[in-house]
Amino acid sequence: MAEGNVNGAESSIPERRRWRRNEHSHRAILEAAVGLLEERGYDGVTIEGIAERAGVGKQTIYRWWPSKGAVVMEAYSADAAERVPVPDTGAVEGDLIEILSGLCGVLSGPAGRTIAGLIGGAQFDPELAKELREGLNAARRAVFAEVLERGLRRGELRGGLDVDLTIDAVYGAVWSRLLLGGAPLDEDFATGLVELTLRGALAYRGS
Amino acid sequence: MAEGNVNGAESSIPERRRWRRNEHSHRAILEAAVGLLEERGYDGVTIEGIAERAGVGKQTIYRWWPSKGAVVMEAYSADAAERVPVPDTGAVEGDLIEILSGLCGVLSGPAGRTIAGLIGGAQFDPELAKELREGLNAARRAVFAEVLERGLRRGELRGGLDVDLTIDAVYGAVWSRLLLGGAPLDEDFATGLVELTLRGALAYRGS
Amino acid sequence: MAEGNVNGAESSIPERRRWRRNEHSHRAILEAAVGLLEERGYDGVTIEGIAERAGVGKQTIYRWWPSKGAVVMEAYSADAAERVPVPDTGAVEGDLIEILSGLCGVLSGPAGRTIAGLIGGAQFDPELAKELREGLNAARRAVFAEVLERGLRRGELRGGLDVDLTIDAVYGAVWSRLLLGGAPLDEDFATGLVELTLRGALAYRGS
Amino acid sequence: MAEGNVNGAESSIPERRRWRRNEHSHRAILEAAVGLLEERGYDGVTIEGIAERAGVGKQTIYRWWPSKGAVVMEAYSADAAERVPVPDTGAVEGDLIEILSGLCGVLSGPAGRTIAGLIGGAQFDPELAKELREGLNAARRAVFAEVLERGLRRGELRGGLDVDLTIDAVYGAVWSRLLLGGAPLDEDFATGLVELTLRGALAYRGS
DNA sequence: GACTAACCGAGACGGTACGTCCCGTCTTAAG
DNA sequence: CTTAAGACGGGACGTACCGTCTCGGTTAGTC
Repeated sequence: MAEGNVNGAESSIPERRRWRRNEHSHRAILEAAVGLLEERGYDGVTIEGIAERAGVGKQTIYRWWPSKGAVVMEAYSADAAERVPVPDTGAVEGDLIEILSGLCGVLSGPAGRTIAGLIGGAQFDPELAKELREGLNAARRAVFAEVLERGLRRGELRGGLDVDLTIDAVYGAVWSRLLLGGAPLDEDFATGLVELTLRGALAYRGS
Repeated sequence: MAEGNVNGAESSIPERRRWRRNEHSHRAILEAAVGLLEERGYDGVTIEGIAERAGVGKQTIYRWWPSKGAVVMEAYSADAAERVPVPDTGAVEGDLIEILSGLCGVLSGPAGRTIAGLIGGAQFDPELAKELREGLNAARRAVFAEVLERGLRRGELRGGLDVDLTIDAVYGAVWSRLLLGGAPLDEDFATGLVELTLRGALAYRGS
Repeated sequence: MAEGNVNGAESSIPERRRWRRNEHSHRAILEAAVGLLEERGYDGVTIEGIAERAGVGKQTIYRWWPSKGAVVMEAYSADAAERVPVPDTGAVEGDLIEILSGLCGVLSGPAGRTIAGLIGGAQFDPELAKELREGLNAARRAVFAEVLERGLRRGELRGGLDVDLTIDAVYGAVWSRLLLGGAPLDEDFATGLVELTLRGALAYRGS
Repeated sequence: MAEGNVNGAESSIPERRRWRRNEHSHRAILEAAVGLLEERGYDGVTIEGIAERAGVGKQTIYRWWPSKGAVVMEAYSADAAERVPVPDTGAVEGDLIEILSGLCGVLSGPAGRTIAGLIGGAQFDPELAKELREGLNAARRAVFAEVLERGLRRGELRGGLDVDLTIDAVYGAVWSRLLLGGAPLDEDFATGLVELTLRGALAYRGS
């Protein structure tokens, strides 16, 4: 009886999700996670805390996520809606500044500590590290890559440019300030960083 | 180092430093911390573990350090002896490549995960974050800054260059790969990153 | 017994007793407590010791008992099975001597120090004091009271006798010797004490 | 008090008093102990607490007393001055009531819990037990014994009366109520107990 | 009057136990 | 078969005191 429910209806609409996941609990868990994240920071979030606040059994969390990091990741991504629009100002410089300004603005707010916490936690949780790399980070990098490639196609950027490396240099500077402190993530930082990356540090050779 | 308060000013106010710290225990604790760090990684290190391995009461640790991060930090700095020589090849490019190659070499080894762990832990431990910023990080940045300033004095680098920002871009790329994964920290990375930073990403304008 | 809250009011609010206590652990804890009690005496018993010997987490003990005293108390009562038969020799004097002899016999053995420890501990642990008063002590006193009341009914004892006070005088002498030392708790003590209590200390008035 | 060994014999053998005990510290320790005893009860007293409050090194306490119990004992005895006058009303009954009333009065106050704590602590501290038996308790019993013996000499009490046993019965009832709770230590208790002890519980045989 | 114990305050030390928090797994009863 | 609830064994936390052990800095009694 338990699994004797194979019927024509299901096969006709194949992909009939038979995991009967309770969507209400699912949502409650993510909301609880976001709430705790904001109130207490990443390491103030605990599975027990989420379960209690969501009115859910711990097992229900363990059933669907492998670790606290994974819950938080999903909660945070869902929350942030994670729409990163690709700007198009016509020039690489403007596009990059736009991207960076937006990112710096976000990271200067409360989201900054949350993301720092996620990256911090990822150092001890390979699962979370993977999610982070393939989720948030990949999305951001993709946008950046698109802008750079547009620049290459247009001939604005020199051929043979290592796109990945360029992204590392720009985003790396952001993560560096976010994770290790130092000067603030402001507008000057964004424009200065783009200028440095595009023009380089050497004294101008031509005029 | 942190308490280098031996000076004439203090002796005028008698202030009788009653230190009496047991140097044997001190050393044993740091050694235990390093050992555990290597065997189990940063978050496998516990105060209890250190105390047991060092043959020391937990209170003795809590008496002298505010957190696990602080112990690990001191242990690690002391262990690494932390001598970062300032290279001098005559040109900024060579100097920077030398610095970066060395750093990448270190971070590709077991020290990589340890430092990643320290930075990760620092996201949840302001004390550790401070130590990290003012210890390891400051030392590294100072070396970098010296090379850049030499370049500025020689006229190799363009005037008005934001030294801090430049360091962020270069080291940031390193931390980014260390913490978030991605392409390896190899020789190509080092040379490519230096070239990008110096010459920029734009297509050459002049000759 | 302690939670004898079975009443009609509660059943109207279904209140679903969700008990689910692990009886195996429960038993293991009590057995461990008794074992440690015998081996090391009351103040050699620790929660950690019990937990370890019982193969149980400390929290499992804290979940069900408020203090070490409560565990020991339950362990000891359960162990002693605590059946105190009411003797009936036909005369108050004989009954009392029988009760006292039995008690003295028990208290002269290892149980003596254990009970002394329990009473000692009860001075610093109101919870234990309550358990002690309402458990062991009340049971003993009840037996004594029954014998005395039989004597009153038979007319052996003078009317208006304060039963509580009489019990205090007799048992008090026992506790006094147990707790403060002094002469041994032997047969002579038992018979002498009963005689004193029944006949008094005054020179006989009638013949 | 304990070392009141000033005698001629010792001075003839010079006995080199190399004592040099700091009387100020001595007093400060005892006062601190009494203070803590009143504020926090016997088991709220700690050696560290006494040392701190007295402004004294812990070693100074350990140098002169073997245990916390011993300090508290001395502090308490010194404090209570421990003068127990032997009453003389002309009749045993009156004398005993006077003794008991006084004792009950004291034990109903804050001294009650303190003494209960001392007796409690003595169950785990043989040193304290000895002090208690030979100090406070012996003094009290001596007074009682004197009254009883006067009664025996006068013929008020029956010959062959076991004095020790009688004291146990009376004081035992007091300790019993103090340590195990039950009815209060009031005037009725004192008079009732004396009457019971003197006249016994049996129905009167002669007129 | 200088020397030399012992005593003193302070408090570091190796330990033991505390009571709490969470982990990730397991069990129960209801739907 | 999933869920809410939460008990379970376990590990670590940070704290409180234990009794012992140095430290320098006073004394006090003897040379």
